[in-house]
Amino acid sequence: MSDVTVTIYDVAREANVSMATVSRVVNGNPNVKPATRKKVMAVIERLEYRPNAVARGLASKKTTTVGVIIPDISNIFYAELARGIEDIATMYNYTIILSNSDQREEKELKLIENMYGKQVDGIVMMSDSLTPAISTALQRSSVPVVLAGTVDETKKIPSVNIDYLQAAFEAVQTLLTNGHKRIAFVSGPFSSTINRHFKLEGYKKALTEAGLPIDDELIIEADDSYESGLENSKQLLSLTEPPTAIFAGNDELGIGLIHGALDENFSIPNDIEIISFENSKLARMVRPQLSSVVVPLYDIGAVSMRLLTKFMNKETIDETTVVLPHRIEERQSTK
Amino acid sequence: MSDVTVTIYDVAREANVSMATVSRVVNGNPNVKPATRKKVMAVIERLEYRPNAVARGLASKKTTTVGVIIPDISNIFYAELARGIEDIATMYNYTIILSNSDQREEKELKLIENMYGKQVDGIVMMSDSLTPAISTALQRSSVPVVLAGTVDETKKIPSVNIDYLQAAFEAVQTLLTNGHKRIAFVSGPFSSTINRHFKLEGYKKALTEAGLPIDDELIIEADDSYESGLENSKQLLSLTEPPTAIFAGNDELGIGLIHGALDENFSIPNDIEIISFENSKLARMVRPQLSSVVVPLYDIGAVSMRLLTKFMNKETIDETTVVLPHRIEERQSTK
DNA sequence: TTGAAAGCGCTAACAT
DNA sequence: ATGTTAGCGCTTTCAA
Repeated sequence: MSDVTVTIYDVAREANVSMATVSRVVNGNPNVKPATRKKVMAVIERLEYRPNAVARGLASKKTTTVGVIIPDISNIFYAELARGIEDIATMYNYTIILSNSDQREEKELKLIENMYGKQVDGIVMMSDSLTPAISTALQRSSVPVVLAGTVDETKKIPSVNIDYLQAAFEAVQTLLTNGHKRIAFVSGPFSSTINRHFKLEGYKKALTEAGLPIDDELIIEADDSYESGLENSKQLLSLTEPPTAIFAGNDELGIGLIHGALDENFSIPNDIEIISFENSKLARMVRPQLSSVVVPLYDIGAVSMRLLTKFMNKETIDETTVVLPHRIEERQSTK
Repeated sequence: MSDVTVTIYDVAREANVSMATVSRVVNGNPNVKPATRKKVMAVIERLEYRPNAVARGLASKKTTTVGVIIPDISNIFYAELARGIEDIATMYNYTIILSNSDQREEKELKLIENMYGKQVDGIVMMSDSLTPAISTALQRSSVPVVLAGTVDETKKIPSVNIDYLQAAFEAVQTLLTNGHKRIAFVSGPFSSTINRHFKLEGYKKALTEAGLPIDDELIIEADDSYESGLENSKQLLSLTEPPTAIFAGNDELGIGLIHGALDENFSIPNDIEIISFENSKLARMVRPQLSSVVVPLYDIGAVSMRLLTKFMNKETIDETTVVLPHRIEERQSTK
């Protein structure tokens, strides 16, 4: 357990060069004679010298670290985003600081402050809804910020998303095309911007364009859980005039809805058609398999991080509000 | 976008005290006259001074940052562990650096090196199998390391786990108790220490103690996926002498097994009983619901991090190889 | 209770 | 191509 720290100075001394030269070698600066480089490398090897990133960060004012704020890493939706973020970060030699916010403004604020304190070079933020305070904090940031799968309605902060409204519209249209007149929307919390302002609006738009009325009885604000889908399924189907199709806000809800309908002896997709929004691997892990709007979670994360690297490199950026394509994957819960 | 960095020196000047005093105030050192503290605090507030953690890290040789190496954050099993780790880290004011290893030794080694470079105060490592090289690298570490849900058979590295062998033994015993004579084991990859040395051995032990033969035909090395469960289910059930019960290495496999059996018109649990190992929320999201060994993932993560904080504080530690309790949750896939 | 000053290990002008 | 030298912003003796 060798606990003596070998510094750049030790290497310089042993190699009979200056610290600057060692620094150049370590950082791949071309202005070093090959022979010198070789000599220095040998000493680095021998002494097992490893650069101290903290010292480097202090001197260079770059930490090659980015902060990632995520509502909940144990949520499959965000975990998938995080994976995309991390992969690209690694590719560009950035390290990630990851913190869960539990979607609490106070905690988000604290995390942002903390990350500034740690001198991150940039931040990727995920949140169901950006409060004014958070939005302000982010805009004041001295380092670039990118929102991943998170909407800033003012469009002042760079972000990567899909067109949720259009995607929801298409999902409901799919149901409409199959002849349904009573289509329910079981949503995650409306405290989420995407749920309230996009999925719900897309749903309404599709119905309206089809000349159908908006029936509040068919719009349900649930939480994001399987159990919630289960309960709401049973409740919806016990209505005097039950829906014949349901648009689910996410996969867990969708699966709950399926099982709930099955429990009540409805047949899917014959009696009830269901389409969800997410397309995590869960969609395939249920019988009948769940039709779903494909949200490219990994890609949203990856593209966000890529965009952030561009900002950190001060590259010129054409579009700061990126909209990725989506599609609908029809499986067995729709005809 | 105020980009002027306020330093401890600025605060000192404005407050007419020395940097040392400001440092004391910031770090809650009691040796400061209340009046002075108040004065300094006011200036900190006014200038919006935020300590630079990088400079602090360089000076104090502590970064209050811990490295977390995880095979894959988008895997629900590890995501749950990570959540436990992160929560406790936050509680003790540590920040987390998170990296995915994809279970590749070369990448694991690189990540370990990189984390040392970033001067982490400790490391939480997760891995399906600790290669000798990794084990060596970890034991040489100048900072404490704790393994979370990861077995070091030499017991030289502190770790937090459950008794996987005993848990597997009990799972198979449950099946045995229900009268089964032909019980299959569909496992995740045997490259994983836990699968090969504990779940498999527990399975064998239970059969052997019951006076039953070990039939290689009934031991299947699958991968960890749902699809794999699906395929292997069909294959097992088409055997001349098919099993009447299956022990699944994890929930995804278990669900695949259930659906595969259902597809072949077997009834569960009447024709086939299935019990899995993990008990993620997936176990409840399938019909029939999956009976499973409860692995306290969140707790394993949380306890690992707690243990690490003790090491980092140089507290005396009674037990470095922690074994958490497990239990079996019987649902509808067993009688 | 407070201050002065020496680093922590490295980068980045600036010289040579 | 290489060396010299000032910091980066903070903590931490050591004195007072």
